[in-house]
Amino acid sequence: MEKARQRTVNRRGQGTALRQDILDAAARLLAASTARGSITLRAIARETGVAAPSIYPHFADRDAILDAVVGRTFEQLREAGAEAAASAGSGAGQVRAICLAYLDFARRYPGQYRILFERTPDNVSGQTYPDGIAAFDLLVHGIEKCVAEGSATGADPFLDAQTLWVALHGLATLVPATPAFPWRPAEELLDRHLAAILGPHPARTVG
Amino acid sequence: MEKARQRTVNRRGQGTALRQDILDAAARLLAASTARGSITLRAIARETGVAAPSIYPHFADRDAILDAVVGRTFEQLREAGAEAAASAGSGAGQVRAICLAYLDFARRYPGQYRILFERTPDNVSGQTYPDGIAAFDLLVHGIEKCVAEGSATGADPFLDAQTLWVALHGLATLVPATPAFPWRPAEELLDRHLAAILGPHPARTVG
DNA sequence: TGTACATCAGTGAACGCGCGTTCACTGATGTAC
DNA sequence: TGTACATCAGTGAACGCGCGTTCACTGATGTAC
Repeated sequence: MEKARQRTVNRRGQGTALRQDILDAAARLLAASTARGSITLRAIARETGVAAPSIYPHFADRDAILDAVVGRTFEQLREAGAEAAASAGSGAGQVRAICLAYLDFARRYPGQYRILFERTPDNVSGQTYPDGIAAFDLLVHGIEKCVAEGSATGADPFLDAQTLWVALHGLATLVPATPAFPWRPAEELLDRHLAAILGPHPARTVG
Repeated sequence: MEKARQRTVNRRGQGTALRQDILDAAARLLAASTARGSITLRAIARETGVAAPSIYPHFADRDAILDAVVGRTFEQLREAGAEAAASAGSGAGQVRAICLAYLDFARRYPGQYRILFERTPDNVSGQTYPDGIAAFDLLVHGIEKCVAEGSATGADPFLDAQTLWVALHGLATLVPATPAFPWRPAEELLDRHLAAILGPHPARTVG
């Protein structure tokens, strides 16, 4: 029996504080999760340091917790990409920085990254595409910048960005899933994909 | 309560027939599975038309069933790739045919494809890489053939094949996971990746 | 300043469920004599 | 050919477990007067 976390009851009016604690706990569990089914409502409650029914004033059901975590994670992924892009100079440097940030995020938070694409948000079907995938726009803009600078030939940045995203997702998921396979370094594979889109000169020295 | 399948008891000496029935049932469940947790031992037994304990003479535990399904699926994937390659002429045509067969397999059997990379087979760590990933060798050989024919410049077919596999896996998993996203046709994205490896002329008209 | 009361955060016990696994068994099928 | 018996495929009932969710509740905190 694992020791429950210590937690003091919130002051009146601080009800929403528990909501954040719950999301933090779920994120902690995801970060530690090798096992797949471990993100149960009861496990989240335990990790939060609270009785299971205490979840319900804050989330309608178990699924609502995971939806919230997914939303938050997409947001964090976008932020990571935006920061990376901001600290790089040229378009090619930005694109490469975004890609590295993406891979780094997936490597550091494999559990969080995994659930991003596990649950299909049906409620989102009305939009062009989910807000959460706004990180994708960073790629498009970076590639457009390359085109403007003449460092990319691409006539279709949207297609280029899709091509790149597919490769990133493949790298982020296939490589850790096949630990016995003699993979080349992720960076080397990434540069192959970047070269395919931005031209034959990898952006290593840029940015 | 779902109606159990009809099944007649096997003759003596036909004990292994049930083993196959169990694997078939598991595959059927995977094919129909949108829900993730549905591949339980009891569900497999129900689908097989047999009482749950009847599984145990044939498989040590639930995990052993899934391991067997994974092994079988890798085998099928390899066969699909080999057939596709056999019916294509040039090296470039073969590589493209293998890729299309891969994507087709993932599209037709999403449940089976998914579990291929969900469970990390620790018992396999001794090998260079799992037998199951022998399908990968088809790609390597196809690319080597391209090089021999002069239709590819690649100095490193093994790296090229890795790059391609990453893209294939990305296509196979990311696209169906984001149904609201305005994806270009998978074939168009595939040809972008192929062009990056085999040169600027997509192999569409070849083989 | 004191006190009755409303409000709010969070709880403990209980529910029905399906799970993986075990156990002693049943009943049909083949075999020895 | 007949019959007793061993073997084998598969079963039914039961176990303990953790799950998601509900319900009536408790006890501390703030508020009205």
